[in-house]
Amino acid sequence: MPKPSPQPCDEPFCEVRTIHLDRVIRARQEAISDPLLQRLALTYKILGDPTRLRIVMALKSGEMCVCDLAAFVGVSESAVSHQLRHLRDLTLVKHRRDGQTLYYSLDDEHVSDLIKIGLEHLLED
Amino acid sequence: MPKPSPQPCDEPFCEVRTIHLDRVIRARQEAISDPLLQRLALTYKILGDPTRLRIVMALKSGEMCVCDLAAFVGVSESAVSHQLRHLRDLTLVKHRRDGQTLYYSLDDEHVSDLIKIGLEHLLED
DNA sequence: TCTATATTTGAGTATGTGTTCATATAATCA
DNA sequence: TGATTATATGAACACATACTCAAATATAGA
Repeated sequence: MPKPSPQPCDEPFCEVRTIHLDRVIRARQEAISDPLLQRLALTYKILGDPTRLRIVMALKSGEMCVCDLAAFVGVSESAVSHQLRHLRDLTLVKHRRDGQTLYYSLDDEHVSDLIKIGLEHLLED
Repeated sequence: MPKPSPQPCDEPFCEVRTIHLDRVIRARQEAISDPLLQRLALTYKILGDPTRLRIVMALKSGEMCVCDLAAFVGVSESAVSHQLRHLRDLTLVKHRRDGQTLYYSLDDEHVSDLIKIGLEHLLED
């Protein structure tokens, strides 16, 4: 009998021992959908890279173009561009074009809030 | 002349082109310290794994032991234990012992807040 | 159209990471 | 003490990922 695959199980016992079945059931009832959880995890993962987080922190003080971000973060413009694509995919940043230059900025205030709460957590220990 | 290493630079021009030096300087002034940024990124990275995020979501509904979490998440108890160590290292969860059983719970309300804001960001698009 | 500038993209590579499996530790009970 | 239960830990492996480099778009100006 193989171990359960790494997915949230919906069988009552899931073929593993369970001390407090009631707690497992309650957690299961309050759980969000799997696609939503996947997307939420992806959001944190994208913010979890120092280079990308520096980019986001920089954009908190206003819009910037790619070469400005590269100068601020200290990596190549190519590397910044690669990371901006991830941030765009998760709609954490948006951009506007002015001539040849693309100006990036934070997509909405939730992103700033996310940073704020994260910092509060770190500073209150 | 080699490219700058992937660190935030504090030279005025950083050996890369810069269109808006004023913006780079302003972002630099408002930047948090590097160790703090590293730790903040680590916090998001830890929440950025689906297994760990499921564990955190489960603990929002109350404390649980390792085997309960394994049953809920759908992975081995060893895998849960490995991930709990990461969550402990970042003081995102705490635990109390009752006999042979360890009961894990969220460390403080900031963790829940972080999840709440993240979900809001996803649901308002 | 030709050149220059700003940014993006794809391949390649080196490093990081989540799981499994086996083993170790810690606590309880006979 | 010895056996059992609950959890932790270390090594190994398969997979993911962030950077570099080279090449491709896209826009502006001559």
